[in-house]
Amino acid sequence: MRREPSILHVDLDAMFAAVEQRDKVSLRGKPVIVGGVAGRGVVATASYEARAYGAHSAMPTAQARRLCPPNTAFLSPRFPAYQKTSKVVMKLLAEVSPLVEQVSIDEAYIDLAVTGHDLSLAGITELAGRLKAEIAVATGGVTGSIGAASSKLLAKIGSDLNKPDGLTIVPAGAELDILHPLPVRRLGGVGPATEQRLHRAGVRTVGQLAAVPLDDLVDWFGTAHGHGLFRLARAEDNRPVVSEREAKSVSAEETFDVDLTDNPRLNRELDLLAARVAGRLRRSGLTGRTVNIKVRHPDFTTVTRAITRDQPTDDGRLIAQLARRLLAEVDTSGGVRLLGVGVSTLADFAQDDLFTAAGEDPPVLSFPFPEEEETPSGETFPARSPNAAVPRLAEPSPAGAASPPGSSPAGAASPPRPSSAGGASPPESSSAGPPPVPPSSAFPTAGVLPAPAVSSAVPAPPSVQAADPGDPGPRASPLLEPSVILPPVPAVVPVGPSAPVADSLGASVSPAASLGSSEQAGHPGSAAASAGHPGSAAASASHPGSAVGAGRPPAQTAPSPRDSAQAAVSVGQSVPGIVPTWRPGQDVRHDDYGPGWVRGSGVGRVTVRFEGPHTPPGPVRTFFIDDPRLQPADPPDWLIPVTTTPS
DNA sequence: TCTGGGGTCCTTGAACCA
DNA sequence: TCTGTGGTTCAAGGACCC
Repeated sequence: MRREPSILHVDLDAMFAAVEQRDKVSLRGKPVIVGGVAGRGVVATASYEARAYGAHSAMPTAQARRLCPPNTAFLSPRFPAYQKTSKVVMKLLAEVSPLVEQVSIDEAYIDLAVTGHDLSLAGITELAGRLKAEIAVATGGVTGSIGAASSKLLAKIGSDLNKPDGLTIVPAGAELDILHPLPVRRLGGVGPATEQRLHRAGVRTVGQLAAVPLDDLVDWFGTAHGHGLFRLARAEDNRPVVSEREAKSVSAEETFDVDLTDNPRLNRELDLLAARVAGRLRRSGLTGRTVNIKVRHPDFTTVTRAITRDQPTDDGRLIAQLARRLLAEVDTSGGVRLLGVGVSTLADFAQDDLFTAAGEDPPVLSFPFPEEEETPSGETFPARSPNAAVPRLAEPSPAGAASPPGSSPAGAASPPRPSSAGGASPPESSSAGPPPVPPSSAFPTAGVLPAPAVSSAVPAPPSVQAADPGDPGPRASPLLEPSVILPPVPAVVPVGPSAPVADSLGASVSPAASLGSSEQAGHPGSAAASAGHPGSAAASASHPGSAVGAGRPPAQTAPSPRDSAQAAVSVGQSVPGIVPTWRPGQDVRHDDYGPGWVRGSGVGRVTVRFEGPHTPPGPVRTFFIDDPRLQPADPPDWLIPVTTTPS
């Protein structure tokens, strides 16, 4: 235990929501929810205005929608903007001390003991107060709360005591006075399960916990956790501030809006996840020996499987191959809600895989493996060839277009997999002989299909763009995917220039005069924003006919070609000539109106508010989603104020 | 229509080896 | 050669954090 409160814990207040309110001036003072806006999304951050209605982190978004008023903004996260803000803050912290431990994007410990700062109460108060002010200025108004104490435990508790924009200094010697009245849940490492167990024993406060014998705690929680709780309850925390931590694993996972049951689709998802993991491994210069998969069933039970190789790898194909093998061991007949792929037992180098190279471990992937690509958000997704998805929509052969296995309606059985002797086991589990190459119609994956017959410049005519009614389509990926899931849109949508468009605030917006031309093909910028982002097609898929609008082609029975294509885009496929979905909150730029952000989209339109961090609340305009003048943009720069003419 | 995504750490049991 | 023991590694699941 230190003799001075020389550890600072800095925690930015509701950071995601605060950045949104900074960059979107019209949202200041209003409830803002950032997180997954899709059906199965959860709240990542709720602004303090939203918290007043009971919304909080980790709450299902659907529940938050029920709690919050209609003017609440539900926005998808903009990680680049948060990272930019975080960097600014971390740079400030690094000027305070060379020993800074960044815990997350919005949180860090600072060790003042290695600096020459005055560690008296007055000195730390002055330092922390100045730091708070600098953070607020440098971030354009995002505030941080600071706790200072003799340990990480108390510093973190301190920063939490007076949120938002608070400063709490726990003088050395006063730790137990602060700690013991608090509920046990405030201790790091006490989650719902531990809290419940303690409550059953009548232990509700940290003070009561401190009275529990060590033997009992070990009995209840095991050696490590029991000893940990015993020490923390006595404010014994000697964990050092460490500036660098090595990653132990890299993983990617995906929760689907609709539980998946068909094996080809599951394997395809596995390949995409493996490619994402491999891309991140390579960018980090890491390799790993253990490949893990995670499968969550509809009843939320989760199973994991892992396999450890002798040699580390960062090869997406190999990771996918092993992941497929592991998945074959899991019973997925009841459906899969979530699928994950991870690599652990990391090393910072890779050796050639001699076995694979020698053909002793034949690759099971029977189609070209997707390459990774970088997205504007910095996330890596498997790249699709611009044409890759087209055959799925415009299969030249009527038979092929009619019913790929993934499209079998209502859980109809997939066609038998070639060379799958047992029927139930996919061929991936076989290790004998060359890998089977299924006919294209059996694997509606990008790479396995024949070269598309549709030009990338000219969208296929509607008659050839086969619908894919059985495609589970929409997927929830609330934190990463640019899906647009709007507040409920009426099934029957008024059309015409004045048709209302649901926006991220849950309000209706009257489209302005600047509706784009339906003849325009999609622009590359917006297509890039959606490529690889398996957003949700709920807006279109759930509302057949919703693409009908002013200046649009005649009404079509569901699913329209555009719906089908949009569904393809929404599951991460880049379709030439088809415009992607727009995420609520997304930064955009319009050729005529300048920078703005997406308030919402649906029924073939996107509504944008044109404003920035330094403008007054701006006008709202609605465009067709494929308006070529509208493009995704970088986060606005909050540091450069717009010069205004003095009145 | 409750329950995301990316992590870390711990515990337990089985397998393997000396 | 067989058996017991202890250490290590791996696999699986759970809890927790932001």
